Amino acid sequence: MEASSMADDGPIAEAQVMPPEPWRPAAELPASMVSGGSSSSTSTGRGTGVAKHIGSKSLPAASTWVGAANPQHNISGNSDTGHSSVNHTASENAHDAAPGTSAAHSTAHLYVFTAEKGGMAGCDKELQQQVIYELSQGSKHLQHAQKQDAKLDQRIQQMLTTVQNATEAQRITLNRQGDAMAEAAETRRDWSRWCCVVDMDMFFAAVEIRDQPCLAELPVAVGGMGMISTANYVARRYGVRSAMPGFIAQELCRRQGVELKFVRPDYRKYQSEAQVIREVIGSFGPYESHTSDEARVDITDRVRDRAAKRLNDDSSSEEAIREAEIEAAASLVAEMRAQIKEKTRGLTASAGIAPNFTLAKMAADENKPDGQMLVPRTREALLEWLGKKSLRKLGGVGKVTERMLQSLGVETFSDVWRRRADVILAFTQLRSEWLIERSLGVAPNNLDLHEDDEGVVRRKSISNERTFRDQGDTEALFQILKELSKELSDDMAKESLAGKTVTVKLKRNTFEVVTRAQSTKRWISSPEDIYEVAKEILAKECPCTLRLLGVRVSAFKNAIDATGSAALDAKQPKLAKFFEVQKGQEEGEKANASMTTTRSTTGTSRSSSPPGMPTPMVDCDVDVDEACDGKKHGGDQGCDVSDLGLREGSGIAGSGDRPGSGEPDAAEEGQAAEDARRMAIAAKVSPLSSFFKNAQQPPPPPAPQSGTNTSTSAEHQAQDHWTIPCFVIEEDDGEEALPAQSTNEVQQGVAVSSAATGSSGTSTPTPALGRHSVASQLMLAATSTKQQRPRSSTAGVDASLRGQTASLASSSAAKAASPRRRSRSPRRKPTGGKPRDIAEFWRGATGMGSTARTSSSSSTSTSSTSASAALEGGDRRTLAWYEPVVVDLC
DNA sequence: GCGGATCAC
DNA sequence: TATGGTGATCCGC
Ligand SMILES: Nc1ccn([C@H]2C[C@H](O)[C@@H](COP(=O)(O)OP(=O)(O)OP(=O)(O)O)O2)c(=O)n1
Ligand SMILES: [Mg+2]
Repeated sequence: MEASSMADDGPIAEAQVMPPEPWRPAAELPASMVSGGSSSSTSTGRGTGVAKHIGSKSLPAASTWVGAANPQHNISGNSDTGHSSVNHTASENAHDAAPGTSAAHSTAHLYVFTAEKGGMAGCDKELQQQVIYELSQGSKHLQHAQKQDAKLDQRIQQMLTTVQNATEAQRITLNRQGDAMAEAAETRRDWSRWCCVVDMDMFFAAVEIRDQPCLAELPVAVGGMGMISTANYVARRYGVRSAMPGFIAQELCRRQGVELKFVRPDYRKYQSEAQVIREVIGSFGPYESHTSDEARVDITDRVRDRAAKRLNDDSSSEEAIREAEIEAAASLVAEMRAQIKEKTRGLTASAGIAPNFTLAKMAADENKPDGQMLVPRTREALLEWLGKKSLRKLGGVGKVTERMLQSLGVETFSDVWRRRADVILAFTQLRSEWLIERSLGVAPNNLDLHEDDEGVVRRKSISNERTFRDQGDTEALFQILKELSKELSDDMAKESLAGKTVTVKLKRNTFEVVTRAQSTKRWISSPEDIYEVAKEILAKECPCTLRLLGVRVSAFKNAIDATGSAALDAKQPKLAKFFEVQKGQEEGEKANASMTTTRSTTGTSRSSSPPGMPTPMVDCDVDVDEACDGKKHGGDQGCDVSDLGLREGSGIAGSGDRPGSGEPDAAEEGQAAEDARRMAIAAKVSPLSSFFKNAQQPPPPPAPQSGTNTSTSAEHQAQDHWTIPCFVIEEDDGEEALPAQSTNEVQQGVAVSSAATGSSGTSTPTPALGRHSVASQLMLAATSTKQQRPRSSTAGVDASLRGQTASLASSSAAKAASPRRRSRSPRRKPTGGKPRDIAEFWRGATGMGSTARTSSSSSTSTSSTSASAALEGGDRRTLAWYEPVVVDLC
């Protein structure tokens, strides 16, 4: 709570540092940042920025009234909803949820479904809280949720402490760093593409209702008493949400005088509908579909064609062209949705059109039931629209991240830049950069279309887990484990998978989740081999009473390289064999890819998802039947690394300089020199480079991370320059620690990461919050500057909390490439069991579109490192210092 | 490489 | 009575 107060009027004199000013009217910004066209140099288009919603069911009209003057280019299918736009008191959550109902209020926030992206507008929150409270009272689940929540609170408190300890001088530097990040993001802004995200409305429920029309007007939930997958809009009015336990939803409805109808899910049905939908979408351009109810399509070509025909004039002004393209895009998408509805016999879809997929996804949710929206095509209008939105709407920002940001006083997109210093202090560098970039509306605009590489494994893991009634009998548990292993092996066989790592997941009756992994030297795939390893793992945990068991296999043979290159084994069997032998001699494994790795790629983009988040994998083609769908969207990404540049120079004086444009030359050169120097230092310092398996990936260093604790001596008065030390972490005994990471840990000072790696395709994850944020690094650096060089800093706390989830996807490219393979493997089998169906369902979707388009951006390289400094954690390592970098503050 | 955490659908 | 399943990334060891 106090954090916010402190954040409120930041101690920092924002006036002093005012570089980019991302949220300032376009007119005051360099043209390069404003204009749209990729090639154009342009003017600040004025009326073109209007958001275009196409609303309404009247399809024909849509393309018609897309008049330039008419801001209504968007379609809104839902008539009643007062909609967000009107009153932005959006931040209605947290705050207004006054503790009206005493105790009840203290439990609702523990659940995901109460903090959904969609929000609970229009619902009786009090009642919902009351019901949740009453029905959860005394349950093991609630106890666990509260425990987790306490941990989160502690984590946030610690974060706030760190933020509060920052000095003004440090904040000035941090703001500058944030400005640099924003500048880098502007560099990647690209208006050349027309990205579209199509998302079916209440998908599962829509399919069920279509097949059972009598349910249309009733509150319907797909799922069971235990868990609900989704609900129709009628039920949502009563507060029913995805991931909500069925019995709670039922009670919720009952108390409001209605009866909730439950429908069991039929995954195969949804799967086949998804195929129909993909076919329609595929006719509008290359696409990628990670989940059965959502797809990303690049309609650029179609948009340009249509716009050109309408203009029918070679010399149209840029503004006229843009306007024509806007109309073309809106009408095309309206047609696409109409076709989907027709082919699926009534299922409606919502869509978003934007210069990148992240924004398109948000736009798709904007006019949700049966509507669409086109986000403004000028920077100014775009930011005006985006700035007011809650960050929770950004894919990758979930319940936890939202809370952390909230505690910093950051709730909307525009808040990010305003409080960039706090953001950088609280999150890791990767995450901070991601956040800042997204807050400006910049994100990847390319699809990850892949050829249907035969024999190359794209997925990183495959698993099978099941929840059951509390079971404390060891024999029974082993029996379950055996079944899971067998089923998993069968699933693996379908894709010819073999892996080296087996992970057992277990959830105790207290809901506490634990995972234990063990790697083998050989690739394994048989039920016996998997079970043998799993059994050994579970044995160490017994006796115990569990409610869930799961088995996962990863570190696959023929896994695709992080950079996208196919695995050696698959492409060059003989050579692979040779290495296999060599390898065998030295050590067990060195598995491949699995780790992290940043995938650099081309361009601009980075991932659309936040670091740490899911990235879809594009997988395969439809035909093979396999393909999984995963979840999240993705983008691509590459995490990239940061560049370290200390580019402070220009900015400081601040004056009129602004962002983006800056003089590239000088800056760039200096940067290059800087990088080179750092590289040299890094090389010298970290001899060992392979501790972790992927230690030595040539290109970009992996992600940065840990650090030392910041003992920070809070004080430190302003000064005219900063001396930022470069260091390498060492173990207590003087030995170099974690070689692989050492490289990354070589510190730099104010780093701005630059570019990035973008990758081609899929999405990327979001970094989690960091405990070891850039801030800490900076603080550490600052502290040491004072000469004290903490020889060893201990740190503090512990706990870490982070994680993520994701999924797979499918795209369109392959289809064209490899026509027929479909027949070769029969689409899924008839099985009908229950739980297993889900696995089949998720693994099965996918589709790709047509030709692959390589994204156009150029990629930057990046080198960098970032630093470290742990805020917490009992890190007992110490630092070795190298020549410091001096930054003039002016 | 391991384990916990977060997110998405 | 009763709170899912699959997959991925990040971070810090
Ligand atoms: N926690 C979740 C979330 C979703 N789903 C399933 C059911 C949904 O129908 C489908 C698509 O998810 P969406 O988030 O797109 O939700 P809906 O399509 O149901 O509704 P909306 O109209 O908001 O898109 O995925 C699920 O099983 N479990
Ligand atoms: Mg949907």
